[in-house]
Parts: sequence; structure tokens; C-alpha cells
Amino acid sequence: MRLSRYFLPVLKQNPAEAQITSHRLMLRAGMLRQEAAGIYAWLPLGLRVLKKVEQIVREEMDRAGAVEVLMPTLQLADLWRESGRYDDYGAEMLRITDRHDRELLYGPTNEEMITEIFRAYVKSYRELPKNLYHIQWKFRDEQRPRFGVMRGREFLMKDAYSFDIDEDRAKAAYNRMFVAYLRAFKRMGLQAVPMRAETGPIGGDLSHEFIVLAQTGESAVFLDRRMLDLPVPGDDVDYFTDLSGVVADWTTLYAATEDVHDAARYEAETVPEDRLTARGIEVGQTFFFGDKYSKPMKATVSGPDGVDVAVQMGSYGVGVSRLVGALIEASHDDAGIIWPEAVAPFGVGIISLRPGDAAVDAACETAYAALTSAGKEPLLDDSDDRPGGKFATMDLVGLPWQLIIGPRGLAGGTVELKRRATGERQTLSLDDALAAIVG
RNA sequence: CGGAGUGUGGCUCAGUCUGGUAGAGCACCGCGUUCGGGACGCGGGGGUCGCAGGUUCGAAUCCUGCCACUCCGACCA
Repeated sequence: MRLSRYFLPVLKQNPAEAQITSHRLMLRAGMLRQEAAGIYAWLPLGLRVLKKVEQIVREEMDRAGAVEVLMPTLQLADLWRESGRYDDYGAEMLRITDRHDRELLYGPTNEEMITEIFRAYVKSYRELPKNLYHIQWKFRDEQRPRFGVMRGREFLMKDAYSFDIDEDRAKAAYNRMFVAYLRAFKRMGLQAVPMRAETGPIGGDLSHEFIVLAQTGESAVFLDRRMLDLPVPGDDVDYFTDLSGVVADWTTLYAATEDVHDAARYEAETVPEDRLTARGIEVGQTFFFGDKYSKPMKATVSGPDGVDVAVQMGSYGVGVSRLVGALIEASHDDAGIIWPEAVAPFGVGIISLRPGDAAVDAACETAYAALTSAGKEPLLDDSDDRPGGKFATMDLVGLPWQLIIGPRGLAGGTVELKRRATGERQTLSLDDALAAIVG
């Protein structure tokens, strides 16, 4: 992409309403525009990151045997009356009436609808296990939206739902999602720690929150720091073997959010030098809730003995839009964002120090073509801004590499290559710079 | 939902107390000089001061109501 043809409205000054780092940087880097409290338009740069996060989540869901669907944002109130949650959910649910006075709601989650879809088609235990997921916008009418996309009212969530014939198999399904989450967050360059969690309004008795450690996290967390060194299963993980060992490894050491923190247990189960008190951002949560929905909604299948039984269910959420904020909270410096390569909106920024100079233009085009064909998604700053502004913008938007091309260097046959994460700069030939980026 | 605030050009803000016909910096447009870490000069465009009533000869400024947004707390992906 060439900046001259792009839409990247960066702000030099800090918007007054943005209090936390990720919100401020998203607004300044031209990723996001607030349209109402907790409701945002995603501008091109932000959308690119959102899509990359979404795609990593999708790939890991698919790998773990989940199947993607897409349910609507609007749901009928009657469906929620079946589970009893239409009245229970309260003011956080946005309720809508259509022209025929039918009661609708903008979905805050999809347990009811997925259960309705499941029960319409699946009649036998022989069709199980099943895990269906979608990545769709949700709306929760938060009393107090804040922190940008970290706590918006409208947000993009991946929610998966597992269906099994009995509790043991349901727990195996739970374990698959647990491992998929470890992998997805790792791939994004995040260190996410699973912590035992309260189950909240969704219900059930087995649940973990996946927490990203960041200084500006919304809640305090207490953990055994050895959690941070546990290995994440690699690409060769086989989801259809027993994963309980992996889950056990990740759930044995003490790790708890302040809501469920037990100081006495913490002291009993950890030694002082391993205790880590930090702040964290919840980016995912897994639940097992048995027949909480399948029973009232009559989602039953025939078992091996011919008797109908309510299926055992779990649900598994990832806050996709929130993750974009969490990524920034976890990785930035005073100058701006530092994207992990896997989610960076562009792979490399090419800075032309002198657009219009024939040699500079030619070198920029060479670099642009080479990086494009290598799949590195370059963003070429071909504007006639002053160099200082270009450097500041590139640092702000946080692309992993900056390739700086100017007449002074080219006269000596060199360009400058900067790695955003470390600030390390090298002066080298264009060919060597391209080779370093392509790797 | 309790408490505290704020709405003035695209952004950050001054002006409001003490009413007199709207300002600064940045951004934007034109010309020129510049150009390796957010340039400079000259000229220029852009605002029914959140909305609606009221008081007044006169309202950004005073009064009433409403709306929006932000922050602290309680609650949530």
C-alpha cells in the first residue's frame, strides 16, 4: 500500500477522552473512531489488525476441530424465554421492537441460538462430538463503557459451543478449546495465562479465564511465576488424543484473578520467590455448563441405549476486538505501538525521504515490488511530509520494520533498516536490507 | 446504577466568574524558501459556541429543561 492512496488519519495530539494507552494509541494511529460511547468505527489500519487477530483465532479453532458458522446479530426474544434468560439478563441486553411489534434483541452471546440450531438437526450420539463457532459482533449495553475497545458496548467476539454425549467427552472438548486458546494467544505474540474463574451469568461449574499480563490491566492477578515458562503445544499437536495432561500442567500452579483470589491458598501453594502480583486483561474464557441450556431447550440426542439424553455443552469466548487493545497494552513504548509480526497491519514501512528524487523513487519502487511479492505487505510513505514527521508516524503505527531510503544514503549505495521492537538500526545495501526483512 | 465533571473550527484549549456581536497553537489551502528525527516566511479558508426555551436593548457568558461524552466507584468478552 502507498500512503498517498491510503487512509491513515494519524493525530499529533492526544485525544482528551482517551485515558489508557491502547485507546490513545489506537486513536492516534488512525485505527479507530469513536461514534458513540463504547461504539467504534474501525478505520483501515485498525481493521487490518482486527482481521489478522480474527484469522489466527479462526485457524486455531479449525485446527481443534471446531466448525465455523455465522449466526445473526438479532435474535428473537422468544428463544431467550426458553432458557429463562430473557428476563434474567437485565438492562445489559439491548432490546428492540420491529414494525410488527415483535420483540428482538441484539445478541450479547449465542447459547440459545446455537442450541436451537443444534437440536434442529442432531438427533444421535453417533453425530457427536460437535463444536460450532462463529465470529460475530455482540452488543452488551454496559453501564459504563470505557478504555476504548477494551470495554466497548459493541464488540467482536469468537464464541464456540461444544456438544457431547457425556461429561467425560465434554471435558475432552473443553480441553481441546483450552489448548487452542493457548496456541492462538501465543501465535499473536501474547503471553496469556489461564486462571480459574467464576462462571458468571452464563453458568456452569468449570471455567477458566485467559489473562494477558499488562501494566494497565483492569484487574489484579496473583500467580506462580513459573506459569510464564510453561510450554505451549506446537503445530504438531493432535487434538484428538488425550489433552488432559497439557491442561493439568497449565492448571496446577496457582493463578487467580482478584475476584477468586484466596490469599491463604496462595501462600500455601507458592513459595515467596515465585509469587507474582500483576495486572491482567481477560481475553478469553472457557466454560463447561453441562445441560444448563440443553435441558430446558430440549436439545437431546439418542444415546447408545436408544434413550434420549440432554447433551453436555460448553462455551468458549475470545474477545477479538478487545485483543487488539490488549496487544497494544502488552507491546508499546513512548513513541507508539510495537506490533508482533503476526498481527502487524503491514509488515514493513518504507520511508521515502525524498519523493520526486529519481534515484530514491527507483529504490523505493524496487523495495516495494520485492517486499510485496515476498508477502511482506509493505506500506510505502511516499508523501512529501518532512522526514521527522514520517519517522514519528512510522514509530506510532508500529510496523515491525522500517526501511529508510534517502538520497544521501543512496549516493553511497546504502539504505537504513530499523527494527521497531528494539530500535536497532543498520546501514546496508538495499539488497541486504531486503534479504534481512524477507529472512 | 451511585458520585464528580465536560460540551467553543478536524485536534488541544483560552474566553464564561464580571453579558457588548468569537480567539490561540496545531492541522488545512496558495506562493516561496527548505528538506536525514514532527521546518520557516507571507497570504488565506473554516465555528448558528451540544440542543431547546427563558431573562435582556444585547447571551458562548445569566436562568430552566433536555441530550451527548468523560472520569471515580459497583458490575461484565
